[in-house]
Amino acid sequence: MEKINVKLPDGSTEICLSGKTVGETLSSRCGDAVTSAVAARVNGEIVDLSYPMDEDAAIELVGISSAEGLGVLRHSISHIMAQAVQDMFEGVRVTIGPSIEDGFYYDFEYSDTFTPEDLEKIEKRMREIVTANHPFIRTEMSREEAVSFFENKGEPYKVELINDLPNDVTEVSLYSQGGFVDLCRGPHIPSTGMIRAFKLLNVAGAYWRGDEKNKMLQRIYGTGFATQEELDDYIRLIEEAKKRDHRRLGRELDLFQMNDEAGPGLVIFHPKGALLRTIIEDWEKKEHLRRGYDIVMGPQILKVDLWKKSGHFDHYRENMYFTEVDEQLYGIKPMNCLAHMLIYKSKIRSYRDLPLRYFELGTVHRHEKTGVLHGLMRARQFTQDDAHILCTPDQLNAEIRAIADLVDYAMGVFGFTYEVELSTRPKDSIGSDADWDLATAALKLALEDNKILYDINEGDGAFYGPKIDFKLKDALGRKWQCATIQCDFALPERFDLSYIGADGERHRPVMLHRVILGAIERFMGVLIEHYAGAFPVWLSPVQASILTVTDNQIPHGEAVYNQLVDAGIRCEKDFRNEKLGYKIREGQMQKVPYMLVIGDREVESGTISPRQRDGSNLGSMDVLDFVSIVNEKCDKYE
RNA sequence: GCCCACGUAGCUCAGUCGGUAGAGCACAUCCUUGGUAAGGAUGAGGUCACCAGUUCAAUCCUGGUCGUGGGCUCCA
Repeated sequence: MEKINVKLPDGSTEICLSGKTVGETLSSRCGDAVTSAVAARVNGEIVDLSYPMDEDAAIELVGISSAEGLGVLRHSISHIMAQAVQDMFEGVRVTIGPSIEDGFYYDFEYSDTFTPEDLEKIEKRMREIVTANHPFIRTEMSREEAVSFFENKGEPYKVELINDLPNDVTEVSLYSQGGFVDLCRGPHIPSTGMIRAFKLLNVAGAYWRGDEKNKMLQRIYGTGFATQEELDDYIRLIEEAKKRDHRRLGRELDLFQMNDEAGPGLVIFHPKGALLRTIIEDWEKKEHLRRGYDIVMGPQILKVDLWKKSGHFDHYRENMYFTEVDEQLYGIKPMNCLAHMLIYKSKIRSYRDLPLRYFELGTVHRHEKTGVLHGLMRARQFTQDDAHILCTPDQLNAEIRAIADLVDYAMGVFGFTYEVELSTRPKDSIGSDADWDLATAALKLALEDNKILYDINEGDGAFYGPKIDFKLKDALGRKWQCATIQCDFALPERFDLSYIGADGERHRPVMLHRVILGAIERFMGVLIEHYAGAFPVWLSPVQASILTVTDNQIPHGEAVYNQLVDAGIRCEKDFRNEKLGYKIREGQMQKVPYMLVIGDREVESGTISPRQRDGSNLGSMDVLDFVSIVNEKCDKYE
């Protein structure tokens, strides 16, 4: 046996015998850390603990609780699920079963359907497999061998996967546990007994290879964790998310409705929802005017020829609605850019006029497929806080950076953190390669100048240009796409926009499309879930509710109400003939920030006694003092 | 659009193995005038999503339509 140099996780180097596995090599030296490891990194590459060491290497352990380790664990659980399913149901074909962000899934082809009761049975069988503590065994085969192996097993999906591998792949790996064999790159946990906590969550349809032209398979989702406590925490998180569901809170707090008679994907804002929206929109107008934007307003429908000119008719028609007026075909706008183009073109522009920043709270209609509609998050009519910035190529960088700053400011005001992605040219797109390269480089440079970390999302840009997407993270850590900046050389070209430069010649401006909150509806949905309906004072549609102890205080209550409304406080009266505790309970469930209690004592001293949403009391005070408290909070966006 | 599940009072949900339905909360009226998360009594409220079919009889069975939910594809 040869000797090899092994660099251990603690940084020390040891001389070991070759031919031993990673696990064996480390077990004498790292003890417990190996027991809780699911895999290892050898020279940076993730491998099984059973990987044989045959040359000098640096080894790191992949612990069960690390993000990577959890992925390995969940992937192994998905194999166990596939084994259980194939044991229990006749005629099931296995396809793929990866780990995903919060768990794993496995897609099956099966003539019957899996029911929730089936999931329980599958879980039970999986527990038996876990208890049996089968080792995961890796074997390798040539691709020809593997093809005939899976053909013999009657697994056509696996055969297709192997056949579609790149030509230079000559060997594939297979993993087996307890007699179940699956094509898989690995790595896997050493044996099934390592699994402590898992749960199957739901069944759903999914297209083979994610292509809607392919057969619909049945997908079973599940998740797994290193410990039962972590799994319990995750289940609690799901329950918390359910409680915060904006569709539920929208009804409970009387903010909005979706109505069958009105149609799917259409939001009807009730007074409180409309007020919340107005508060957000007023804030937006103020912030945009402060930053040199001009507020504009375009029409809801524009002649179809204009949509042909812009490219929307060719590239976005599927999502558009059309209507006929006086035998003329009109497109209902799915985006706000066209009118902004026409505003720019309404006169000759000088380089001295640029940049021009047109802002519109533009209501658009998009024909979304029925299956994707989801409350406020995905509607067919929504309003974007949209702007189009026309500038010289020289100004592009500063404009993009200013938008990124505005996004950062807005996210801070609403209490979100966020992540950034840069999306590049998609297949179905317009414009020259040179322009795409230029635009992509401009976005990249601005991000780097602002020292913003970002990921690249290949091929996910808009049809007219690359984009920066901002994904905000809410109180439960969920990500939502809201702000986006899109660079566009195509539309100025198509509309033949120009400005006169310092040289007296005509030049082509560059355009940026951008939204900050995105769609107001979606943003409101995110806000509702983020705050669990308990909005900060500045956003709360009802900031204070006035509660009388008995009917005797109604006249004073009316006076207080008038005083508050006069001072611009959004308040409600609860002068009903009910006990104070009853009214407080109601106000609490409506998540009103302040309840102003008025009893005989307050009438006598001409005061109010505010109770805060957290249950604490501020003691009795003058109405005007309360007004200053509220105003101060609003000024600080609290 | 596709797969699966679901649709009973304003809300949350029972129920009818085919004989036109019930609770709690909410609502109305009355009693009660009560100081920080539900005082009491009475009452009203449903063509059981819609349209066909089977049946003596359909909320229940069958088919279709619409809508909702979980996903897939797509997206702000």
